[in-house]
Amino acid sequence: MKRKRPTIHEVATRAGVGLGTVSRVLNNHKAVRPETRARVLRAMEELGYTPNPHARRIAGGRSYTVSILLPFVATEFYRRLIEGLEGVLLEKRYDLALFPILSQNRLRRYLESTTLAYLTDGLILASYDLTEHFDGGRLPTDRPVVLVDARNPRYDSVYLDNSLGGRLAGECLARFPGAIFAIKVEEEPDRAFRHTVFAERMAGFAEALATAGRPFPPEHLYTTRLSQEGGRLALRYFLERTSPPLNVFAGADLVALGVLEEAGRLGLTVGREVRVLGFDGHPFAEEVGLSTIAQPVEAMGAKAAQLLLDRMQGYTGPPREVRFEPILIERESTGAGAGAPYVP
Amino acid sequence: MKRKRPTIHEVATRAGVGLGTVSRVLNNHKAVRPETRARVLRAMEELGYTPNPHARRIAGGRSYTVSILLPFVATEFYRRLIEGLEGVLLEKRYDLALFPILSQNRLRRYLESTTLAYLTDGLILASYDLTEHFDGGRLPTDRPVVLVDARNPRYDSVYLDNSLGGRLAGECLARFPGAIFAIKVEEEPDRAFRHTVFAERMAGFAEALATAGRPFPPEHLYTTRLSQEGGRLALRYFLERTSPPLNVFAGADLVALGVLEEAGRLGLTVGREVRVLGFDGHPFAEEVGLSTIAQPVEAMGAKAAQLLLDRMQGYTGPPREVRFEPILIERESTGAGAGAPYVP
DNA sequence: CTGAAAGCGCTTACAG
DNA sequence: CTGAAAGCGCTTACAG
Repeated sequence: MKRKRPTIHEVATRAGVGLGTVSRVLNNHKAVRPETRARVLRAMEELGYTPNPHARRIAGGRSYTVSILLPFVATEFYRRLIEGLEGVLLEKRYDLALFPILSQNRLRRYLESTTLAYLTDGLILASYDLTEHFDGGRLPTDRPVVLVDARNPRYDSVYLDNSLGGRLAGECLARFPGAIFAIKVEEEPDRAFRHTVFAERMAGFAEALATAGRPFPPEHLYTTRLSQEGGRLALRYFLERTSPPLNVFAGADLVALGVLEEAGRLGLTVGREVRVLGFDGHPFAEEVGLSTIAQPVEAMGAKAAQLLLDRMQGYTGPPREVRFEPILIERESTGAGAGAPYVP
Repeated sequence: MKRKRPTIHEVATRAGVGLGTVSRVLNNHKAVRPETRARVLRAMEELGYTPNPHARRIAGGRSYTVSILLPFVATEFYRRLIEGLEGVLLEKRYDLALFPILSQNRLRRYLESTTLAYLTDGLILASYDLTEHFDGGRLPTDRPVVLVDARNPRYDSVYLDNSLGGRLAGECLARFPGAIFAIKVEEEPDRAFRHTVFAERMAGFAEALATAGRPFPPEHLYTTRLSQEGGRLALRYFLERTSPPLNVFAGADLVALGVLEEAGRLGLTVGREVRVLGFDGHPFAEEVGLSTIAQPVEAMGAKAAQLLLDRMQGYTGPPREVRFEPILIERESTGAGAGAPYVP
């Protein structure tokens, strides 16, 4: 039934080489003659060999895994981020362990647990700068730490210039006739886990409108939790205050989707009567012709993984900050392109 | 800096016993004299010893971890479920590895990967019955599998009687004057990952209303994605069709929260003008006085873990089905209790 | 470039 | 109830 898995030993025998050599090809060591490597690889193939990660961990004295602490919210953003991280991590034979922060209790428990010490060669913090939860502003770990979608002067950080994104959004919508509205995504109620990206986007947006001399009164800002239905409510709210045409910066693609949905239900022509601009550049934005401020989430993830890998390999320079810039992508929802109106 | 961690060896020396004995107390083996155990425990304490899980895994020939595949949605339900699972798993020194199903591709990749084989002594599938994705209706693994919040005749299953829950909801609201409405939470668009709990709730609900002779026309049903804003939209929709008092079965506590929120904004008295009944019994429901059909999520998780543990310890009986029953909890939102109206 | 050996930190029969 | 030994499947210097 549960047939014993082949080990490095059998591979070595079959390939007619020593254990060490098999291990070397496993680890992409330079010092292996190409033909030897090929022979070993073939033996693995024939045997259906797959390395036992646990043995590797104990022999190597490392866990070969990186943990990521991320908010317990399931969005396309984190899907993409994880994709980007894993891309470079798996290549180096590192696993990625996900730790959604289910509650503050669990966070502490985890960070202070002995599990962490064994499970992790490095730590990635997504979106939250958790350092303020701990004495001295440092996480209770001696492993390298990298922040992504967040910033902290004490750690390597990879982040998007959300303020710039907001300005791009403002400059884009300022070109159009009609009133300008925006939807701000609410922060989490738990003050301990605050992140500021949405506020930064709005600040940049307001700044660009001010520069362009376009009015943006407080009642043109609608606040909602991150949901598609929030976008629907927002558009209704805006339409109580103005008549088409109007322009909406949705603050997040998911919310923008709701604006599109509601516009469709109300029979408004998207791109003309209602112009909608999202933020994120998620794949689904393209599918529905949504204009958006795109952020290179996968690239940010890859970069964060790279910085962490550096540290794990011994790099000890001062904290590095990598800033990514978003770009404006104009599609049908702001009147660009073939102009085919959005049909939900 | 990174001081070497103490091992079982040092513990043995300090306690003046053999390696095997230390291992035995670690594993709660019966065959250890209480005083010996105490001595070993004290040595561990003094040394700050914590076992190295990787060594354990390779020596024991098992991973001592259980994987859970769960939908990539972050809800209180899964938080509670995980809590319940971990409660019993950690006690047996098993870890729980989370695998949110980010995409169908990743699911396949994961299930067919060699990682799974090493990482997992058992598999828990939450909410999705993924068996139909695979040939022969069986997952490509020889490890024990348990479903929770889902059912499949081929595997142990732990589930809630959602239909009964719907009936309880119907019977509750049928007692009140005023029209009766319901909110159905939408299934995921991806047909491959369908689960039917919301449909079952609604079917039970409709059945109970029919039995009670209360009308429930199609236009009294509002469908939305799972979000608080969805509840807000639903209440607006209902109020376009009737005048208070009205009664709303929200299908999920989160959605019910939105109904309460919107009622508050509109100045309606919750519990009198608008009666609201949720489903789930999440902790936050109590905080806001929300009546609800409570499901024992933690207990379901614990039970699933227990079933899996049985299997991992060699139990080979036929698939078992464990059915849990929800209960009605009446609070202010349906007029029970002190009657203090809900204030958001 | 490659092999043989030592060692990683545990668990598990096997004797006593 | 307890100790000493073998072994889990790898990695990593160390020689050649």
